[in-house]
Amino acid sequence: MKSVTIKDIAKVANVSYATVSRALSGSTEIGEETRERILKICRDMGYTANYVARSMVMKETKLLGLIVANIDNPFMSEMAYHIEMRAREHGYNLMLCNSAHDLNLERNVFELLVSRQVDGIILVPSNAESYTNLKPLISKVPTVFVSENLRDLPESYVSVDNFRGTHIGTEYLYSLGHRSILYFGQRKGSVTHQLRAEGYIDACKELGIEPNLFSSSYPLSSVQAGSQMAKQIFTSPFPYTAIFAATDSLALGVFAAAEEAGIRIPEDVSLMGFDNILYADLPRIRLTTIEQPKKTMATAAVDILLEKITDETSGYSHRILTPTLVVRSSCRDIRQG
Amino acid sequence: MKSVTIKDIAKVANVSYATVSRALSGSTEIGEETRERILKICRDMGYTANYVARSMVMKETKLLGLIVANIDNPFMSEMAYHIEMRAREHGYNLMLCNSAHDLNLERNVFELLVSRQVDGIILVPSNAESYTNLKPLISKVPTVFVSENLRDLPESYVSVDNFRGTHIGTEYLYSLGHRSILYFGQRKGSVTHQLRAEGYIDACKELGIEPNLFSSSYPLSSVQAGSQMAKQIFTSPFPYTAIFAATDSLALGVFAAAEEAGIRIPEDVSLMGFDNILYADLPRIRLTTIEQPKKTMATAAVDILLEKITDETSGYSHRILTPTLVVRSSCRDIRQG
DNA sequence: ATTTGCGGCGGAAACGTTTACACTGCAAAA
DNA sequence: TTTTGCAGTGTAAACGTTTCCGCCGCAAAT
Repeated sequence: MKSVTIKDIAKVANVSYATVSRALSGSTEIGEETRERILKICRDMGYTANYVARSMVMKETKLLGLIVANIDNPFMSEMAYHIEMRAREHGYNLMLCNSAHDLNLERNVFELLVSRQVDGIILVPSNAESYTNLKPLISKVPTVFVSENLRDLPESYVSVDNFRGTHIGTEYLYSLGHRSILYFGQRKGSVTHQLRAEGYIDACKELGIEPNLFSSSYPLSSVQAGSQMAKQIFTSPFPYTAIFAATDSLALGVFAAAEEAGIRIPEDVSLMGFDNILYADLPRIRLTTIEQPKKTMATAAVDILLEKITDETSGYSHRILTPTLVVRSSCRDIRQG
Repeated sequence: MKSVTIKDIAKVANVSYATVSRALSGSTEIGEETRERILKICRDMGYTANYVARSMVMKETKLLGLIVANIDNPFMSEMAYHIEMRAREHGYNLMLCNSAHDLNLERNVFELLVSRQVDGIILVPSNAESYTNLKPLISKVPTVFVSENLRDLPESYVSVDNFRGTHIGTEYLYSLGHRSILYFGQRKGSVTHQLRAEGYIDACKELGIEPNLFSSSYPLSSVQAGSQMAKQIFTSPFPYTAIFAATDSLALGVFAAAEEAGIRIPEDVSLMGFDNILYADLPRIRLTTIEQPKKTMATAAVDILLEKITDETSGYSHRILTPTLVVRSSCRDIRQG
């Protein structure tokens, strides 16, 4: 398992190991013939560079940390895919950590990552408290938050214009003839959810219809939470023609409850989601929803992070992307004629 | 950004930095009072250990590489979740790489990971050629393959008993009264798919019914592939009462095609999948399928890998896990009475 | 009183790189 | 001819650890 090092190469090539290093790094101050000769020897001996040693002296690891609640969440995994691809384009690798929605674990893995000397960290917050939870740590390493709006906190983040998203969504529902739209939200604390709720309310006001918020006792925006809320609605005849779920996961829960209650979507109620996770486009689901531009968010996140890493003076950036409506078939046009 | 090192601590504590190292590593050959004193100073000065430096001297990084085709695939991301959690339990972190179904990229990231000095690599093969593609490299670092059966190749892998899985599945279909079961498979090359097809055929023989294989021209086992196959079937009246899809993704494609063709599942045809990906349990999908025990596979993979790492003489292991039937509602009982 | 043993600690090497600095020769400029 | 310059190469320090080895002093054994 003993691997061949620069010194071994140097010995064989009869040069100092500084010269070998220069040959490998593409330095100009080396003779063309010696470079060729050394590179050939490297190939012949099966030399592979040791990144750890390089990191040691360069004081950079070309490693980025990615902390997500759980990678098997479709939103997280889609983000992770694009983040990893983008990072690697720039010569960085990714260390993946799940925080499992546990604030202590989140802190632990964050500390672990700084011990690992990662050059920067991308964090998809476990929940609303993540920022305060990590505040003492984020000074130790460049960090960018993804998807959670930190409002005007002095930290970099990229998120979607949540207010605008629900605004667009309820406008669309309105355009389809819906006048009584129920909103399934999330318990307070998350400014993302706060903003989504506000966008919905604002749109209702503008359109002259009555906003109607509903929220669950579940801490997370899960299928179960959506199901729970929907069940309460579905027990008795209800005066709503549409439900706007604050996330696709909640919408999935509505689907489930509707299935049980024998309520048809979109024939009996229209349903709109938010996020456009992979699940939303599945056959039989075909959820009309508001898309978070995940690929753009991902690349923006690594670009911002890389800038913070290379330029100490770069301060912080807030990047808020525009959501778009993606129409599928969970919303019905109920206008007369 | 200059962080405090062991030497800084040593200076303050008036000891050699060897002593500081001993205090931190829990060595016994150090006085209890000095240890306490040093640890206190570390806390006060905000010392964080440098894993890179440690890796350098210890000749181990406590890093595992994970190569998947694409992490946003639900099967991959579920595996990744459990792999990361298990690895971290044992003090290892994970470097994540997507190979994007590209053999060249797969080789590149593999080489990258050995450059990074990872202690081992877990590989969820991009496709059937992965093994031969990486053969020259896998001698450089302990590697275990996941989910792809390598038959009796001298490399460690963990997979599911694919033959048994389809066997169980067709038996179940038979028990529901189905006598004409169509199998949607995958183009050749993958021994996993080979074994699944064989299990189906064998079960048919045993049960005295006619096996009927169908496969698509798509290289990957995708929703599109399933859709394509199903469309061909659905154009004309067909004599099958059930379709057994070799993967849940293919089954999803069948759902899509059925939707378009106005064919109801399970009323008109029963549908069975394989893998039990997260999608399968979604409302409106509720796919009856064969479960790959993903968490068990994940933990087994890292356990085997860790053994290979710590014990050079451990050889290789083949771990084949038992699949189980998970009944949901895509298969109908068509027996009389 | 002398030896032996050992707990506690310091010194220094080692891990595999990169790079600042010094040095050598040789060609061009004086 | 002497100086200057520069391309090409070697030397050595540095990055932050761990650990082997040795030293010191004190207690127990002889």
